[in-house]
Amino acid sequence: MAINDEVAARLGELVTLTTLADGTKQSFRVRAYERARDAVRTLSAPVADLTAAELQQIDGIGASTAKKIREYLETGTIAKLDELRGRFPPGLVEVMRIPGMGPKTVLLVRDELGVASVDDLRAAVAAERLRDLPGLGKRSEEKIAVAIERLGLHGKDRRTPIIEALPVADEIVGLLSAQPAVDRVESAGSLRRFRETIGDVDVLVASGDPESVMDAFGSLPVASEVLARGETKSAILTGSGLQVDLRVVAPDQFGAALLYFTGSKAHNIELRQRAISRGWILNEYALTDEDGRVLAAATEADIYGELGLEYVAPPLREGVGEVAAAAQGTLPDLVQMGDLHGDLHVHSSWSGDGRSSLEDMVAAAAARGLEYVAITEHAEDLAINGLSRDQVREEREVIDALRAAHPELAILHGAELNIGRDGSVDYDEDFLAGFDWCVASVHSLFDLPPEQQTRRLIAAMENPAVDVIGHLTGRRIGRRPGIEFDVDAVFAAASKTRTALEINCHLDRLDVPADLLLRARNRDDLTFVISTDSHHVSEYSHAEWGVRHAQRGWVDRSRIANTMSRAEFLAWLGAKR
DNA sequence: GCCGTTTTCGGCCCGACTGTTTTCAGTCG
Repeated sequence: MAINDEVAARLGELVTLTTLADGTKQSFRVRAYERARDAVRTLSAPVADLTAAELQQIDGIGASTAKKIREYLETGTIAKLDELRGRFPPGLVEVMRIPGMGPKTVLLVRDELGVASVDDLRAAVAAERLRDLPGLGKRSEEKIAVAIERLGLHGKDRRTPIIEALPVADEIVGLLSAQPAVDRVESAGSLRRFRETIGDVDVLVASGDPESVMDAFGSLPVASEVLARGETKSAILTGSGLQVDLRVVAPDQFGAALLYFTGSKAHNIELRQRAISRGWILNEYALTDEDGRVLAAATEADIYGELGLEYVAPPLREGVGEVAAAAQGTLPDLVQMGDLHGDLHVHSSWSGDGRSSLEDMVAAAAARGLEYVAITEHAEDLAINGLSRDQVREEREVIDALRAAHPELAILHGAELNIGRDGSVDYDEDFLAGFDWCVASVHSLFDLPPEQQTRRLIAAMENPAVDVIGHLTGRRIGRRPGIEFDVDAVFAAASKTRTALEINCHLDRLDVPADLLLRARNRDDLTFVISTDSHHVSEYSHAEWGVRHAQRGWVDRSRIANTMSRAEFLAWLGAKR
């Protein structure tokens, strides 16, 4: 939501500037602002609706930050922020983006060399003036020089879309698992939490021979450069500029290490605080008691159990209330792959961009054990890919024949309609009535003002033929932002019109986005469907991504329509239509 | 700056790697 993102951005500025003011990221004030920023970012209500007292009720926001938020909402500015901006101008803040340039070093080069921008620093490096500063040397100067030239290409704040990072991680995991010294290997970090973008790839290995694992890691074909190499920890850069961190632990410590390396940082801190409150210590090696005895280490489940918590699935580990929920036994009932009994958004080569035949798509659905599938070709308004009315009638006859050949599968003849500027869709009312299931999606006009997008989406949902809105925002992760609209109004309309919201499984969509799913986490009045939007038989397996994304959004199984059995689903659809 | 089934004051997660040190500071996750 726009206003929450805006406030979170101001709090994020306070994080950066306070890091400089305090000289460390570890300062309690910095961490407090970080918590407040994350709390606002994941808030389910618009922050503008809350009084200072209500803001203080939010975990991580105290009197001081609540006051600053109200100050910003009422005056458009925060005095404290303005003061810090005056002390640390944007050019200097930019210097902190360079890997290796932390607050201490930034202030050192400012005070000693008058550096106030990245350009200044580049010049100072060229003049070899850094090497004589206390704590720095020739080697540091060279590393900073390299880092400056890489800035923008892969600075420490660059994030990689999951669709790019996942194959790299899979390749590395595959190659390492073939190493004889490797007992076990798994990717961790934000990739395991299934974040939409990844900072770097984290890989964890269990081995009794760390040195040979490090050797193998450094000489992987994807490694274009070794950034760091220690006894248990190394980092490489791939040719595409993605950083991969490797950690090696003993096999009996794998659970503790996986927990630590998966994060998030906020989740880890909460777990470690919980350990401390019992007089224990949790680190990446084990959970130990006051006498140093190991209470749990081998598996994550053991550690959660010892801490009195339900197991928390990785996609939930963001420090947004999951630890408290795990303590109270109120974690969401998460959907699993085995729960999905149908796929309600599937194309075949009848659509211009479909790549498998209708017959193959149907056979593949049956082979996967699906109980129902909706064939939803593009509709006529999508000029290149859409079907004319004659083609729709023609395909319907083919589908009728396929039904006879696949009695185990309920085949719905559907369509993916295009939502026009005013919310209208393809075809007329009578023709639409011939479909069993209609997805309606935005495929155009992504830049309309939010009020128009809101009206457009609501108008489409009010159309009785529309069963579900496809890929709600239309975003392509890392490539195209989604459309902007009034989320609460759209959710309310979805509830009122009983229109489902699709969770699109494609890795560059994952749409509805997780932050919007989180905003809806207490809305039992909304129905979702997890759909692959397959254009090829191989894409049914993308359901796994949608499941993990739904988990990340705290969407419980009961709110997902395609967890219903065939009979339940058809009854539900009949009652709805 | 936040927070309280030990606390409204006094704590706040924990450890690895690098480069510069000769026992540690800075950075990172």
